[in-house]
Amino acid sequence: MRKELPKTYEPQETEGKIYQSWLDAGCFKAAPNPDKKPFSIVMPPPNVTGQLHMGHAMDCTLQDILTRYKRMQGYEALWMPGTDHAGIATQIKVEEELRKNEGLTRYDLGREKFLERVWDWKHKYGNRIVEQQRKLGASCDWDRARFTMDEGCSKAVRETFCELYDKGLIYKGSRIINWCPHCITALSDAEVEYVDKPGHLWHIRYPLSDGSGDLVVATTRPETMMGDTGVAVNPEDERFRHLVGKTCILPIMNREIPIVADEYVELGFGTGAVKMTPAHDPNDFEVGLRHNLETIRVIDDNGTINANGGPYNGMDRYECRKQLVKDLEEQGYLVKTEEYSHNVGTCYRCRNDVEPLISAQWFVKMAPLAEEALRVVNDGEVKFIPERFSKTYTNWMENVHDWCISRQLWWGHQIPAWTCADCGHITVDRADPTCCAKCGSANIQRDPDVLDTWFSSALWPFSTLGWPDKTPELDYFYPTSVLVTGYDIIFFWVARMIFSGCEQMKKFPFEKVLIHGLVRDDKGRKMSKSLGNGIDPLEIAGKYGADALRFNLITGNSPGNDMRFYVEKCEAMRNFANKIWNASRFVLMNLTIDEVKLPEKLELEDKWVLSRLNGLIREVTENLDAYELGVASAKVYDFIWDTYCDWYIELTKSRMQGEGAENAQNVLCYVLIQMLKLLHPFMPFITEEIYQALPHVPGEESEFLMKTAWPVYDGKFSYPAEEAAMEEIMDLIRAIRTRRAEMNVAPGRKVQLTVVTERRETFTAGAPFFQRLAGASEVHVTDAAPAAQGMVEVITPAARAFMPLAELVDIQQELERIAKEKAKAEGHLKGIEAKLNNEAFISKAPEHIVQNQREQAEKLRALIAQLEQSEAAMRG
RNA sequence: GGAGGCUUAGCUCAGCUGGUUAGAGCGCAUGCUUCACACGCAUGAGGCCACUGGUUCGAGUCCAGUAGUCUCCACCA
Repeated sequence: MRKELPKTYEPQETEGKIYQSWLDAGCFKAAPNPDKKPFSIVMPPPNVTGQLHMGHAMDCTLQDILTRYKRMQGYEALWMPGTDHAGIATQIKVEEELRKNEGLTRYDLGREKFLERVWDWKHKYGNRIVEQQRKLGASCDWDRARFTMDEGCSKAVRETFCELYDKGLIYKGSRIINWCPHCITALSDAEVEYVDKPGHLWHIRYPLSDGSGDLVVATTRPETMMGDTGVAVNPEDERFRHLVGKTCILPIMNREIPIVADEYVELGFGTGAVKMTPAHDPNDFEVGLRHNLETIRVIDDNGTINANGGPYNGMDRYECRKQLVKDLEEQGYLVKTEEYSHNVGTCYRCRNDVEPLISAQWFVKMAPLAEEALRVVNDGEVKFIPERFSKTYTNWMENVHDWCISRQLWWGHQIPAWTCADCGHITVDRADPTCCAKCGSANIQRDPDVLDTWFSSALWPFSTLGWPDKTPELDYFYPTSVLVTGYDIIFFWVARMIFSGCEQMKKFPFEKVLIHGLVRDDKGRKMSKSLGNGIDPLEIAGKYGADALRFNLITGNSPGNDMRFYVEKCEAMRNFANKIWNASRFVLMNLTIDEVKLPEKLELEDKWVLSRLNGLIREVTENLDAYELGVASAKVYDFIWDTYCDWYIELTKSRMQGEGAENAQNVLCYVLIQMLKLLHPFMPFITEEIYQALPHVPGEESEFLMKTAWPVYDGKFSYPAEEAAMEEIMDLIRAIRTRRAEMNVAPGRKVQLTVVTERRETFTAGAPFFQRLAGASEVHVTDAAPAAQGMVEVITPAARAFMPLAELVDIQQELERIAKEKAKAEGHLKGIEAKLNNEAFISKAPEHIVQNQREQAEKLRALIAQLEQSEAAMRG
């Protein structure tokens, strides 16, 4: 079982092998288990078109850490994986391929054939990202992997649609929606990104019908004016009051349109008169409803002007804008042109300008759903971490508009609604109908549109567990424990899962929402394809190891904050992995034991390290429970490198030969195993690899580290006195090292050491440490100071140490140094004494703080006393 | 217009419910082939914790304001 470890850790050699062994042993599987408490996470399903990027890697790592941690704590831990069909993204991808390879469009193939192609594509490439997640160590129950368009999810979508429709929460209506003329589909509000773009504000003269003058309107989108069916002014506006009720002539089109008064027009902005285009502007649409204005659509689905556009029929919308402005100018209608920067809505997929237009679409009525979705967050049933994101959520949910769910695509869940050609009734059903539910006519046609991709993602926490069927999984794992995702998809997904869960399951979908930030490049820019500044996580994992990548993405970050990605930091984390590797190598090289058992007789340094470990266990567990993963990992890092490697291993070296060797081995192994456990969620591969090479603790024998029990704080390992004693020894070692370095004593030069102290027992026990770690040859511990002549002296609160280095001693310099140290200590002491003499501090501060200050003062006084003795001795 | 973040060592960032002599990584300086590791060891330099005021026995931490910076939401033609 034990093996020789190479000198440098090679992640490439071990990660794949270890992962496969976990898979083979079924370590990731989870199933309802009445003897255990459930813990569940559903993975945000990545797009099947997706390539793993740093954001995924971080998201994945966070979830894996939580899952592995809980699994080790004895929970039945399910991490549910899956992928998303990603309507627009996937369809566009396949269409592009089709065009490039065969010169065909989807219409050439027809719906059915085209969908076959998409499925082919999905089967071929859709699992790529899953493979990539595995490389990072994701401990998902892959056998349960789901796809948003698989049979079960489709059933859930159909059920939800029908239920909501029956309740009147889904309706079809003609509204102003966001339309992408490039993707040729409707979009939801969340799918529109507003970008500040430079533009113009054109002032156009609309003559009054009675010839008594004209009105000047200002617009940024003149190409919609053929659809104008009115001009609005503010009812309070004195300048126009007399015109309300009259009509004016729409230039170019020579159509007579009414002048109406409406509060919507803001006083003091623009010209005070606004052209009304109800078919192409949401506000105008509302005004139109109030004043019975006609709705004339002039822009077609593909962004060209339609027959209602008169002379511009067939022109592209921006072509038309140019021509129209020219025409207006020539005909004397253009009053002026201003430079004007404004926010333009763009499609979040293709970045083209979105065209607001009136269209018949399906909507989810949000107001009734938002109510419960707000309540569960406001009442704290669903908690955001960090808490501030609940405000982002509630702000959005309070102002949410109805959700446009129909998309003019083919790839997706087709809407289960059939319209009767004879009576116009819409039949919505769980099973495909053959005739109209109202008039019985067989002349019915299915709505060609599909649902927004997020409609199916919204059901993910319960559709993946088997809903709408009543399954044991659903019963056991729902609601899930925590959802992990970036702040950028709170609206798209988190919000919609919450109201969907509340509505369909009558129970929120998760208790906690752990929000993380974006991974940016080293200059703080968003990683993006167009900038070409993306860093491939797999490349990094290949070079430095998945463990190093994971550790980099977690350590020293706080939830919700963006981070910058530095390759150098990966290197540092790789070095850390190597450090553990070599520490383990050291332990293994000296090993003569077959199983690990803590000895009866513990040495001072053993108690010190066990006590420190015990504290670490408590802290790390607390941090993980509070989702402070970055703090937790940093503490494990410090303990392993500093406490264990730099100190404990060095301390044990003096007894690695001879009598105490076996005891030392046992403690070394014991602490190492505990550390590996604590580190395992963060660095699963290397910890597993090392664990399998080590002897184990009897009774806790497990083939896999990932299946061992998470360490628990244990009071019997609390040794405060030994911790303090050991710290005193370490203090003196550090002080001697510093003096030697200052005085340029060659590292190889061993020097006699006399330690003068009241704690003779402690420092006698520490003698071998001074020899090994402080360059001491012989060590004498005494309570009587030797003659100071010819001695270099080192002073700590607990001891004075003398080294015969006569040639390096300059009395004058020594006196100065002592005076300086004394002044510093006195200054510090003065501050503490001021506190301790403050009545208010003594009476109001908690006891342990006061006690702590007293101890510090004591320590400083001791130090000052030592310094004074030394000074006196030196003066003769 | 509304909401929220950030400002701590040369750089990038931690610092939980107020109590440390304010930390880490990288970088920098000096010295070390010490029998686990140079992907290493030891030692060191480097901080009015943006500014102003308040609460408190006590503020990097809480509150208010100021400045700089970033983000999200809404959106006026």
